[in-house]
Amino acid sequence: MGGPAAEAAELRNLLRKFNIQYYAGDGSEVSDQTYDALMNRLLQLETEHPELRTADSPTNRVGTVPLSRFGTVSHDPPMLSLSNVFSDDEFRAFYNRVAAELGSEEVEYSVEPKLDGVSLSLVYENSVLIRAGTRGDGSTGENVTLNARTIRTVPLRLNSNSPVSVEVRGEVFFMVEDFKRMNQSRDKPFANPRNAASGSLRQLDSSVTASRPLTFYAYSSGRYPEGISNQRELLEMLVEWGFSVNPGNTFHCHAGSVIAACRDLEEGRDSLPMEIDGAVVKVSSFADRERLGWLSRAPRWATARKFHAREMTTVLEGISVGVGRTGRLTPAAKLQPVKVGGVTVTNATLHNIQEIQRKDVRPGDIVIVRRAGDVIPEVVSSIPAEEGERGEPFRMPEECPVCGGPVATPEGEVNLYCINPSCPARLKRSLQHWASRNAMDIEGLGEKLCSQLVDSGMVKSIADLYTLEFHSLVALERMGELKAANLLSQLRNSLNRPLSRFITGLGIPGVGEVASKDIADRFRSLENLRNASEEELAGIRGIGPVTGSSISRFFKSSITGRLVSLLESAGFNPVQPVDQKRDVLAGEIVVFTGTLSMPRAEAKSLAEEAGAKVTGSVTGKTTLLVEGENAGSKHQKAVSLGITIITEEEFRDITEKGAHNLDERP
DNA sequence: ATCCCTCGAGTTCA
DNA sequence: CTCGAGGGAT
Repeated sequence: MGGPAAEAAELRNLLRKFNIQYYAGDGSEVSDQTYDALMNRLLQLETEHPELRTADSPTNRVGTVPLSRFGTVSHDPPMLSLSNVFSDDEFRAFYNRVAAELGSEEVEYSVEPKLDGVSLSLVYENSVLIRAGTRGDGSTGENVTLNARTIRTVPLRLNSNSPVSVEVRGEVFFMVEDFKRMNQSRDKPFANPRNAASGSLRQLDSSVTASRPLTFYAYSSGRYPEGISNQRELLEMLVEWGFSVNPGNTFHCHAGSVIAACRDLEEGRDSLPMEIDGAVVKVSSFADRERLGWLSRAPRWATARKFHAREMTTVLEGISVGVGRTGRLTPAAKLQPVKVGGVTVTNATLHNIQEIQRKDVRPGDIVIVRRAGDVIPEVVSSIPAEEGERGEPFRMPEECPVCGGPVATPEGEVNLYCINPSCPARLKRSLQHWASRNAMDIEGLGEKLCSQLVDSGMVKSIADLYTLEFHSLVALERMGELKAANLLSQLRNSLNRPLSRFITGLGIPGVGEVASKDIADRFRSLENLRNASEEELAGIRGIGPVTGSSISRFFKSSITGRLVSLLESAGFNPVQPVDQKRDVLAGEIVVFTGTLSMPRAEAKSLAEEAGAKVTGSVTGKTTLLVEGENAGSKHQKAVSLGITIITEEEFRDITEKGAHNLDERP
């Protein structure tokens, strides 16, 4: 029954198999991405369970065997790999070992972002580039001189008064922006920048390499140049010669400072212009390096502080199906817990059955899970396995997994819906939606309580919320008198919400916050809305025939129509007050980005009260970008479109004081 | 008929 | 945040 040992064994088998396939020729079934994810997981297992490490594990391999179609180059001294540390504790162990060996804590370290690209060795004789080679297995690599010469950041001649003979080492990679731009113009986009860099460097036709916007950053030399005694000086020398070096390199003298620098790099990795997968920590002084020496494959004076991998493999234990407010059945992957990007992932959405088929994932498969710059985990694909050894393809249930009722696919759609209007799952989500901040904004009525109310049978429709009684409420688990009284008063308050919020809360298909506001502004009262014809509805800006008929159906339908009557009996008579705009931001189309000090919803209503329209993404129509902390890609886009950008503070001033005029800004 | 923008709906974890 | 579809502009 599985266990880490069995998983490790299976991973090793797969890795070996793919390694062979890869080098056997072009028919490789499996992407580098898959290979990496498998390798990451094996590394993780071996780190967590050191007893599982074996001498023949693929994790021990230094590099890759050079392809014979290129000439070879030999590296002297060899391009060896680095030891890895996966935690601050492991780093401290490394640090203490160095300090003990050197008999001093006063050691300077360089901390360099570890670029996720391909290492390259450049040999210069009399200042002229004569040979370039990939790392290969460390001592022998592929001769890619012609290709390397096409990279703009590889100097063909060193900038030096006296002729220099030196071997410079560094990394070839893509800037993320360059990579994206290049991918856009390709039929078959590359999976990730590193695959692309590796592939681009190893083209037989160097004009192909020339067309790829590669970058080279130098970070070391084969032998140390004369008169240079530490990493700091070496980097300066490299720059003088005409190389680019990583602008993120820093120097530190204490363990804490190194650790903090690594942490800063990891936290900031999403906003860097290139992909990094760790930080390389090196003792700066060459004399100290010599004293520390080498282990079999790696120097003792440097280590790679690896960041959390963003792609991992794990086992898809099963696929569960949930039911949303609209009744839609959504499959979710149940995963064997795995750490990805620093958090433990156990669930990931699979969206719909098409998605499952497209990715061909089946229960029992080993799958790749990704957590990219965004937060939400995603199943990328399954690892190809022998057909006979796999489980059956997943099938959507033929009845609602919650209420057992019938399911159906509406015409022209692919998704399945539970069509039982009183399905408990649907009811729970409907209540939550009703109580949500954009709708009736009922504090204290969250997921948990909605569930309790439905399960206890106290609430069978939204209208039942308004007949709840104090004595029955306090009978619920974790419901004291105070909470019950608060809830009841919140519910009473909600009777006076404007019509727009009331409509939002109803959850009419296709009608959300924006449409609700437009409808409410047009009809002003529930009474008028109910009597509105489909044509009148479709006449509203932003509402077309589809949404119009959906609204009309909602009020005519016996079930949903009755809900509205029941709500009226409960005391609702919602109307839409006339907005009293202050108009400071009239006509502005505002987008928020970054972390704001107030909830998004609050910022949004502030802007709207000031007469602005708020949207989610920066487009040509956007007129104003409001930035909080850590603004991301929207900033770039706004700059390129020449959109006015203000800070959250400025935004507060404008909306609060009301007197500010945007045009007067410098 | 066709593009582009906007809106709605569903999503994870600490 | 991302996807897909509705709606409006062309």
